[in-house]
Amino acid sequence: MAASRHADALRAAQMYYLQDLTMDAIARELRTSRSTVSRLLSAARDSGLVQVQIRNPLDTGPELEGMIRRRFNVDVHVVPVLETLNEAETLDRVAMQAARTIGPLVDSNAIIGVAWGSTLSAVSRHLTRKITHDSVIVQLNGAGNMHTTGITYASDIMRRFGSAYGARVEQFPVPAFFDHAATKTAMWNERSVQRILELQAKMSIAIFGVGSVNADYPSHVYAGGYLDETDLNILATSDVVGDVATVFFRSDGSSDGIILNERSTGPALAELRQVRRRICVVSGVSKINGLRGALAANLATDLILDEATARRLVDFESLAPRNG
Amino acid sequence: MAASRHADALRAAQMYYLQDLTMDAIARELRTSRSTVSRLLSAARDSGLVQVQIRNPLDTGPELEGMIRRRFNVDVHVVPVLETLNEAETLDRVAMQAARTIGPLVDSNAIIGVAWGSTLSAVSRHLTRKITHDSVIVQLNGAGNMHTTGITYASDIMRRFGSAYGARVEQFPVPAFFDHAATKTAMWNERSVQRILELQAKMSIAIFGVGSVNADYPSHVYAGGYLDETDLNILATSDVVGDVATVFFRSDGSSDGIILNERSTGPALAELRQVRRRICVVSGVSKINGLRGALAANLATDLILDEATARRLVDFESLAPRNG
DNA sequence: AAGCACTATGCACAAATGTGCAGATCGGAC
DNA sequence: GTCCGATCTGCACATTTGTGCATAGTGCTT
Repeated sequence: MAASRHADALRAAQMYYLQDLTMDAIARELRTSRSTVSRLLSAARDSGLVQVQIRNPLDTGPELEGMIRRRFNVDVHVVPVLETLNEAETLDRVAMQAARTIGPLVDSNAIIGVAWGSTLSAVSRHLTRKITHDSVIVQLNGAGNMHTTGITYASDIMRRFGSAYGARVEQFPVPAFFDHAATKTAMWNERSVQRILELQAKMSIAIFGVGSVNADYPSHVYAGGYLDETDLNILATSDVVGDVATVFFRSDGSSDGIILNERSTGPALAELRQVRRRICVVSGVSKINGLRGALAANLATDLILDEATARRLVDFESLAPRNG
Repeated sequence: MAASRHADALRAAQMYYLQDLTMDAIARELRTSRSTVSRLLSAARDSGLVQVQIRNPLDTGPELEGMIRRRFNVDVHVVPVLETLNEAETLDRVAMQAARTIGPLVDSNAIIGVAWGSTLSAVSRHLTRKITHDSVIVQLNGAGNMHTTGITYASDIMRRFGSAYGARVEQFPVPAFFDHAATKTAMWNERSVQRILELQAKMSIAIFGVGSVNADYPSHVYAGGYLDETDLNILATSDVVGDVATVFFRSDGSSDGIILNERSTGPALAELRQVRRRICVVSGVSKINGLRGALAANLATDLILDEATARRLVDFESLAPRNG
C-alpha cells in the first residue's frame, strides 16, 4: 500500500535522523530489510520529508561572506567550489546548492516568479521536493524568439519548479522582446497578459540569474537570436553591463533611457525591487559585470554564487571602493 | 588554527549536504584525508551547523497525529518507538527526538523556561548545539528538598541547556515547595526572586514534562522527598492527577483550591498559559493521567510523546468522548 | 630551547550504507 | 483464473563512512 510506504518513510526518517538509529535497527523495528530502509530514506529525502539546512552563524562566517553581506546588503551564500573546475561543473554545483538553499524559503501560498536561462535551468534540475499548498510559479519574462528553435527551456524550467513544489504553473506566452514597443503596449492591455502581470505584482519570491554582456560564454539573450544586430549595437553603445530577466541595466544599476527595455517583457527593475525575497543565482566569474550592476540596482535580497566569483566581487570592490 | 577548522567544517558541510559530494571528493578539495572530513562533518553536526528537520505534511501525516492535533489543538510529534522497549530506552529515544525538535524553535533573544525532572534531564543530555545571542535559560521552579541529597539534577539540566544554546542560565535557588505559604509570599517580594519571576513572565518558550500521580514509576516529586506524608495524603484526596513544574492540577485541568500549589514554586497555570510556545515532553504510558490533565488545562502548544502513549491518549478519548 | 599536555591527522580496519539483479508480489485487463 | 507489466523486496556485493590507535603537530610553561 502506497500510504503505508509513506508512513514508513516518515517513521524511518524520524528514527534515522532524529534518534540516530542505524538502518539495521530501523529495519528490525519495521520488520523489513535494511536495503528497504535505505530506499525508504532515499525516498524521504527526495520527497522533501527530510530537510537539511546549513546555518552558518553570520558573525563567525567566512570573511568573504561577511564582506559581501556588508557591502551590498544581501544575504549571501558562497558556494565552495575549486577554482580549477570548468564552468559546467561549477554551474552544476552552484545550482545544486542554490536549489537546496531555496527550498526552505518556499512556503504555502507563495507566488514565485522564475526567470529562465542556463542558470535557472540548472537550478531547476536540482530542486528538492517540498509539498506546498496553493503556491504558484509565474514566469517572469517571455521566452519566444525569432528562430523559435529548440529552446523549450522556459517551459521545462517552469514545469520542474511546479512539480517540485506542487504548485500551479503560469507561463508567459510572449516573445522575450517585441519587435515594436507598440505591440507590447497593446498586449499589456490584453486580459490574458494582465492576469500574469497581476500575479507578478503579487510575487513573494523571485528567482533569477544575471546576464552579462561581456561574458566569455555569453548568456542566451546575447547569443540566442533574441536580438538582431541593430539591437546588439545599441546595447554596445549604451553602457549596458547586463540584464535580469531580459531587462537591461548599466554598471551603476540605472536603466533609464535604455530603449530596448521598452520592448522587453521582463518586469521593470523598480517593480522587481518590490518583491520581498529576490534570489539571484550566479555561477562563473565572467558574469561579474552583470552581477555588479544587478547589485548596484539592488535587485537581490539573497545572492548565491560560487567562491571564485565572490572573491572577484570583493577584489573588484576593494580596488574601486565607493563611499557610502 | 581553530578558525580555519570551523571554516573547513562549514565548507565540508556545504559540499556534503548541499552538493552531494562524497567525503572522499571533499577530502581532495580540502587537501586533507577522508577521515578528517568525516570528523569535520561530525563536528559540523554536533555544533549545530547542520540542521536536519523532518517536516511531515500535516494532512498526509499518520492518523494518530491528526487525531491528537485536532482533539487537543497542539502541534504534536509522535516518536516512533516499539512498544516492547522498556521505559528507559523509550525515554532516551523520546528525549533525543524532543531535543532535536526543540532545536529549530530556539532563536536569538529567546527566554527559555525549563523545568526539571527525569524527562527534562534526558532531553538535556541530547540537545544539539545551536549558537544564539542574548538568550536566557530560566529555571521554572525551585528544586531544593528537605533531604538535600544528591539531586543536582536541576542545575545540571539548566547548565546543559545553557551550553547547548550559548545562553545565560538563571537558576531559581528556592526549594521546590516551601513548608509555609507565608515564606513563599515573603520570598516572592525579595528582589532576587523577583528578577527570576520577571524573566519567567517574559518567557517565549517553556519546556517541561508532566508528573502523574499514579505513574508506575512515579515522578520525582511524588517519590523524591519533596512532600511529606500529610502532603501526599492531601494530594490523594483532592483529585489531583498530575503536575507541571510542581504545580498540580485535576483531570479537568482545573487547579483552583489545591492548597499545595500555594507552597509550590512553579508558575501558576494561568501564567504558564501566557507563554507563546509551551513544549511538553512525555514518555511512558504511565503518565497518561497527568498528560490528560495537562492537555485539559491547555498547558502545551507543542507535544512530543512516544507512540504508545499517543495511542493510549487517543483510545482513552474515544472511550470517553467529549463534546465541543 | 626543552618539556609537557593537548589536539589533530592519517592509516587500517570495522561498520554502515547504496545498488544491480533476480525473484516475489501486487493490481488490473481479459 | 491467468497473464502481463509494474513495483517492491532481499540478497550479495561495492562503496562509503566511522573510529581506535600510533604519530605528528601546536601552543604554553618553565
